[in-house]
Amino acid sequence: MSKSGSPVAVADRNAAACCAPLAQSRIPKEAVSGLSQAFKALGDPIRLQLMSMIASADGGEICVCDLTPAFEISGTTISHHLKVLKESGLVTAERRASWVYYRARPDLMRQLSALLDPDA
Amino acid sequence: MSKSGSPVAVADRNAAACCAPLAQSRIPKEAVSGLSQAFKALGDPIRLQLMSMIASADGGEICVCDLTPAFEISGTTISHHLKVLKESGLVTAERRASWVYYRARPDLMRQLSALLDPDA
DNA sequence: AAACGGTTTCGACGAATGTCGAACTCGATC
DNA sequence: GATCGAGTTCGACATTCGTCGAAACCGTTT
Repeated sequence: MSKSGSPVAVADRNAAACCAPLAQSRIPKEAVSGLSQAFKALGDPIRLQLMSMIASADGGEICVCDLTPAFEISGTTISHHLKVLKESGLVTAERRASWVYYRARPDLMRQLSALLDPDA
Repeated sequence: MSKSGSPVAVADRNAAACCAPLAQSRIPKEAVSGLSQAFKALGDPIRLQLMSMIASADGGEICVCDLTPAFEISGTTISHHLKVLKESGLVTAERRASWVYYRARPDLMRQLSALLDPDA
């Protein structure tokens, strides 16, 4: 675990602070990969709705058991989409008893928001 | 052109005003498709860099001839990516003389930014 | 400890995506 | 009006992605 590579998870790298608004200056080359990964995660209709449900959930978290029945696709596919969101750094997951709860990561959301703000 | 369907282009639909911040309430079902399309457009490293160059360009616009040499991929692929950005509503294109100039659409950028703002 | 319910992982499949070269379009210039 | 240069469209191809069912995992309950 002392290798020169990245011991931190992709999600953590993505959550790192970064970047002036798009309208002001070009994105640093090193930040492109992580940021585009986050946008890609939001670039699917199901995942965008999942993110919406998670971010607006009462108490800041929501159970997978409340997410799954809101869609007409299989539970395995929901699980797959949640994994994509998690790996992009947009959400975290915590298991409590039999259930898994997801939370939004406001830090990365704030970054993406600031990046796109044309009035900044 | 009087059919009940949508006479307006996809890009125009996407540019329509919409949606409270994610952290406040769920995205209306009708808005999901257009919004996820915009995020998907930003979800590719090349396109995110293109968007960055366009949005931060001096005078608010930039020529394709200035975009292409910044990448190591073919001109046809750049053209394809610009088309995706245009169809998502994030940019507009205008031909003047031999050259084509791209501009960012601040209205849609502002929408996406507001949607992701966790502090709104 | 056996059985159960919620969730994730695995393996597979068709559809969508990123890339390229060749051919085409549109203005400008000779 | 023939040619040239900038940019787009067209086919084609390999890769990635979204989806599913089956199997595995992990707490809980009996």
